[in-house]
Parts: sequence; C-alpha cells; structure tokens
Amino acid sequence: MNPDPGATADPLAESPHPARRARRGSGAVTLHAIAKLAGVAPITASRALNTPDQVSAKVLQKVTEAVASTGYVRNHIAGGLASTRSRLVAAVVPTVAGPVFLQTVQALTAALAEHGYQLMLGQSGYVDSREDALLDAIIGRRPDGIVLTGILHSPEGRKRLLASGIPVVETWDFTPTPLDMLVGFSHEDVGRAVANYLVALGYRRLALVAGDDERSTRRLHAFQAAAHAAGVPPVQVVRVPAPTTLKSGRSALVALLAAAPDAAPDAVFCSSDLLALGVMTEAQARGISIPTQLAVVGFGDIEFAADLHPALTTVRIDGNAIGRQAAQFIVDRAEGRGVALRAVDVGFSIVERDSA
Amino acid sequence: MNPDPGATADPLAESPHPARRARRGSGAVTLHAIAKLAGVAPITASRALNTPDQVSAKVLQKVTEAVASTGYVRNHIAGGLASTRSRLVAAVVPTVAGPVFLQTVQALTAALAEHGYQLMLGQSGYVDSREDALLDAIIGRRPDGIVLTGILHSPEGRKRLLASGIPVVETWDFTPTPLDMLVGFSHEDVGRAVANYLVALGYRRLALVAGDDERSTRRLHAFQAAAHAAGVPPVQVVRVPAPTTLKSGRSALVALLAAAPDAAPDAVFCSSDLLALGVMTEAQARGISIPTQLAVVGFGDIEFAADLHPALTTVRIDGNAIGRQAAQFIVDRAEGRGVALRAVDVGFSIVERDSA
DNA sequence: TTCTGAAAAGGTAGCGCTACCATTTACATC
DNA sequence: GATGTAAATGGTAGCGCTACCTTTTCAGAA
Repeated sequence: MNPDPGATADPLAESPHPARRARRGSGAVTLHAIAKLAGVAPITASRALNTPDQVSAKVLQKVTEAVASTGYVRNHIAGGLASTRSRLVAAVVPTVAGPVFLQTVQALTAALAEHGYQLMLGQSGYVDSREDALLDAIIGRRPDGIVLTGILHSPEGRKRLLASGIPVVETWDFTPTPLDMLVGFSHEDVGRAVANYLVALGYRRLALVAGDDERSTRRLHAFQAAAHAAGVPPVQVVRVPAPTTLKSGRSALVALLAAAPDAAPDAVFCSSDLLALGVMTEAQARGISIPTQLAVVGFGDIEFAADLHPALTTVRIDGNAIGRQAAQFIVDRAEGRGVALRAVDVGFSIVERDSA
Repeated sequence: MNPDPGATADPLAESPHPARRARRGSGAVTLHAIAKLAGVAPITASRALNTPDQVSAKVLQKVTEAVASTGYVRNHIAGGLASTRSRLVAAVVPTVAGPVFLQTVQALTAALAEHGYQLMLGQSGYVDSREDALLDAIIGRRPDGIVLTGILHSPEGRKRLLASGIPVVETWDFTPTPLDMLVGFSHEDVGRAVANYLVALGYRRLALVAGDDERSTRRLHAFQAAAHAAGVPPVQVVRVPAPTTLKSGRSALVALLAAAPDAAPDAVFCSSDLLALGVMTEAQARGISIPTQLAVVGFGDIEFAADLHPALTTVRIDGNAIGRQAAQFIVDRAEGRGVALRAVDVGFSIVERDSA
C-alpha cells in the first residue's frame, strides 16, 4: 500500500524472515471463525444462518452471538460459487433516466430484496452495439435471473441468453414468442382501445405523436387500423425520437398544427405522458384550450398525471405489478418451484380525467 | 482430472469404480475447458483473457478461438472469490422512482460499465429500519465500492460500513465529516445563493416550499438566514413530505395563499422542480401569472424544466458529473491507484429562465 | 558457445462457502 | 434394554477462478 517504509528501521532487513507472506484473502471474519467461536462445525454454522430451523435452539443462539460479537457478514460471493446460486438478478433497461420503467425497477428491487436477492442494473442504451457486451458482463456474474424491459435487439444476444440457461423474464410487452417468461400487455390492444375511446367521445380528426421505438410503432399501427375501421379520416402522425421528451411533445404539436392549418386535429394520442405534457404545454402557450379545442391522451400514467391542469387522461400500466410478478417468477424458478404459467398479461386501463 | 475417460475405451466399464456422481457445478464451459482446447495451462488462459499483453500472440489467438467456438463466458463469481475483487459496485438511493438521482445513477452505471464494473442497486427507502438489512445484503456481496446518494441515517450503519473496509463515496452533499470519499456540493450555499438572487431581482415577500428531508432543511435554513441578512421580511415556509410531488406543490401554494391572504408571497423557492411545477400548475389554474405575480424557482433542473411554459428558473446540479466522478473514485481505489483528493465539490448554478 | 535476464508459461494452493453424504444424538416404540 | 426413526451435526471435497511462485523459453550479450 504505502511504497515507502517510512521512518522505521533498517532498510536492509526489510523482511525479517523471508518471503512466504501469503497476503491473500480479505482478512475479514469468516464463517469458520464463527463456527470456532460457537464451538460447532462450519457447516453447522452455515445452516444456522441459512436454514435456522434445521438447527437446535442452543446452536442457533451460540452462532447468533458469535455473529453479533464479531460483526460477521456472510460472503455471498463464496456462497454463490459453492451453491451456483448468486442471489443476484439482472435488470436490463434502455436507460434509467426515462420515467417509464422506474416503477417496475423499484418494485422489482423491493420484491427481490424481500427474498434476499439483489438487483444488478444494466443499461442497454438505445444502440445495439453495447448490448452484447452488456449481456456478457451480466452472464459473467451468473445471475439467478434476468429481467428485460424494453426490447432485446440482437438475435445474437437472444441466442447467448438462451444458451446461458438463466431464467429470463421479458416485460412491458406481450409477444407470441417469448424467450422464456413474460409479464406485460398488448400494445396493439392499447392502440385500438384508445382509438375507439376517442371516436366514442365524438372526436374525428385524430392525431398521434409517437416515439420511434418498436412498441410505440405497434400501438400506432393498431390505432390507425381501429380509426380506419371506425370510418374516421386518416390519422395524422408525427414521429419523434426515443426517448420521448416534453420538448418533442411541444414541437410535435407545432408540426401537427403546421401540417394542416385548415383542419387541425381535435384529439391527439401521445406515446408517453411526457409527450402529452409537452403538447399540453404548447397548447397552453398558444392559447389552445384543452380539451375543448384539443383533446390529449397520454400513455404511462406518470405519477403526476392526475395533478396536472387539466388532469391528464392517459393509459395506465401497472408498472408495480409488472415488477412484482417478474420478481415472483424469478424467485420461484430459483427456489426450484416450477412456474405454472409463464406469461402474465397485466392489462391496462384508460384513466379518464379532464384532458379528453 | 477428468473423472470420465471419454469415448475412448471399453463401454462396459462405464464407471470403473462406482457411484460418486458428484452432480455439482453449473455444467457450463469452464476456463479449464478453454485451456485444454487451446492447449495451454488454465492460468495462461486466464491471463489471455485478463491481461492479454502478458501473453504471446499465438496463445492469445488460440484462446480467443476456443472462447468463440464454445461460447464461453467467464465466471466472475469464481474470479471474485479468488481475487477478492467482485467488480461489483453498490449504489444506495432512497428510491429510484424519484427523478432526483437518476442522472447520477445513469452516469454511474455507464462509467462503471466502461471499466468492466457492474452496478448493484439498493433502495434504502425513507425509513431507517430497512437500511441495516440493506447494508448487510450489500456488504455480503463484497462490492468493490459503495456509492451513497441521499443520507445514511443510522450511526450503526455508518459503523458497519467503515468496518467493512469497502471504499465509500457519499454524493449529493458536502459534509465536513465524510465517511470516506465525497462528491457533491453545499446545500447551504444553494439556499444562500437563491435567496440573494431573488432579493437582487427585487422580490421581498419570499416563500419556501421544502421537502422534510435533511438536505432540504439545510437549504431552507441558509435561505432564511440570507433573507434575514438582506433585511427582507420573514420567509413564509411550507414543509411537504419527501419524496416531493407535483401534488404537494399544488397544495403548498394553496397553503401559502391561505396563510397570508393580505400579503401573498411574490417569490417562492421550491426544493424540487416537481414541486415547482406543482406551484406553477396551481398558479395557472388560479389565473396567477408567472412571474409577474409570483416568481418560482425550482431545484434540480429536471430534464424538461427548460421546456415548461414559462421556462423554469432553477438550480442546476450536474448529476452526470457526480456519477462519473464517483465511478472514477471507486475504480481508482479498486485498481490500487491512490486517490489524491477525496472530496470534489461539483458546485451548482442558477439557471435563469422565465419563471423568476 | 555460454551466460544472462526478461518474457512467457506452468504448478500449487487456496479464496469462503455449501452439496453430498456419513455419522451421531434424541426420543419414541416395541 | 434393543430397536427404529427422525433430527442434528460433522467430514470431505470441491465450486471456477486467480495469487504467488517456480520453471521454461528465447533473445541478445559476453
């Protein structure tokens, strides 16, 4: 550590009796030390900590005391190697900076913690290139499960995941071809439902502001199809780059207004609440009244959607439920319990408030 | 070495000497297999992967080929046990659901990934009780570093952390008594600066809406002191529970207005941008014009602050820089490089926009 | 050629824990 | 008391990797 021996002794006899220093290990208290202190075998101490009901009260107490007196903290790294169970779960999100998956990550973290698992976070970004490296980094840690939020782009990545044999839960979507387990909802259904909802309210000149990611695109297509089926004029569409922002919401409305000065839309479905807030902000800045002149529907039911003025009508996804269910899937698998059903549709709901 | 003679000899003698099935291990490709394939010793294969420049080009190529052909992924759990370096870094946040620390977590995750480290996420919640359990869970994974965002409540927890010997970076604050390393800024300075800024703009009836967490309190006190020093009337204060929300911002403004119907404040400093958005929303709903009738200053410079209407004047903290610097500190420590300075003040700035 | 010394490769021995069995003890039953 | 069964405990042997050291290789120098 300190390269300079300091003001101590004779620089000649630096090492009194030679070599063989064997500086290894962390120096921390080990389970063996606990066992010795408690007067039991290491394996018994291990059981006292992991499966206390398999151990006599006397032993349990002695071990507990030894732990308390030494401040021992078990080494999960070693335990994980021996048991091939790391009690680590990886979550992959495009980015934590966006508000979309936060609830899911939070619920996931909390639910896993309750079962003694810890979450590892990986950001795939919106570029494919880093994804493979990320996957390697994750698999290298031998997590007991992987939760994917947002799409996994590369087929190569899918192959590696499958080959690793690690349980995988895909979330926030409902594909017919899941990798392994699945917790989500149908984006097509959302698009359809919102279109029908707006048409039922009497809106005719529908518009759509959508991020350029794959899920938004699927909502978009379903929305268009449903609108068409309802006999409404073609839907005006503005695409914005993902991740979506308030700013792109504002410019989207500008674009919408500029594109059809004669026939401005009377309702717009935004692919995120932030986008919707942007549209509302721009509308307010231009004196466009909501919902009288323009109805706005968001997606996500962000925490503050209900408290906006006007309160935002939006599509609510229960991100908490997704996180909890994903955790349940993985814990069940890890504990060797068979998972009866491997796909859960958490559905969605249109929360009717004041903006549409 | 290999208990099973392979496809070579006599199929009769399937198990030359009996039982001993030892069904253990993951069954995945190991480094030993790679080494055998490449025709080198395991330790050499290890070097080829970890320190490629210590190995001849020929060996490197053979190992690389073996890895590619088998789909080998190194086992960091085993490596971590042997080297006492897990290449895991833990981050503790009150909750990931709030927008405050997200940028920091994102930058941290990204910066760590570049160096081959992975982030473990822990949520301390806003209750002390779970903190100790969380700390145990974290220390048990033997991370190479711990990044704390938001305060660590219990003294017991501080003691455990210290005892673990794991490098710790505290962030988003600048205390005179850091646990270990520190990246942040002075909340007192922020409070002072904003008060002086508002007074300089000519506002006299100052108000403050603050979360009931410790940092907000320190900003509050400094704000009050500076306002007092500037000879301005006493600051009207509304406390709201942490985590702060848009909704509490709205009710805070209601409370502010009700408390002094005769002398409504002309400027309000909010302890988060979300709170500020709430105040602005309520003001808009009541036809109070911003900043003419009421100036609003936020804290955090949330991503969309600039795009609100009116654009929000706020205090900008470089959460990215905090995350990057924290990662740097920890990586430096982990690689054995001495960290010259152990505390970095990233400062803050008041971003003047239209709301004040 | 022999010697030198660095670079490259290998051997050995764990890291701290738990799976897998074998053994011992406790206690009810015959 | 002998016996059987279950509960509690212990011994052994790794999990897959790397630290630490020794040995080999192979330039270039003497």
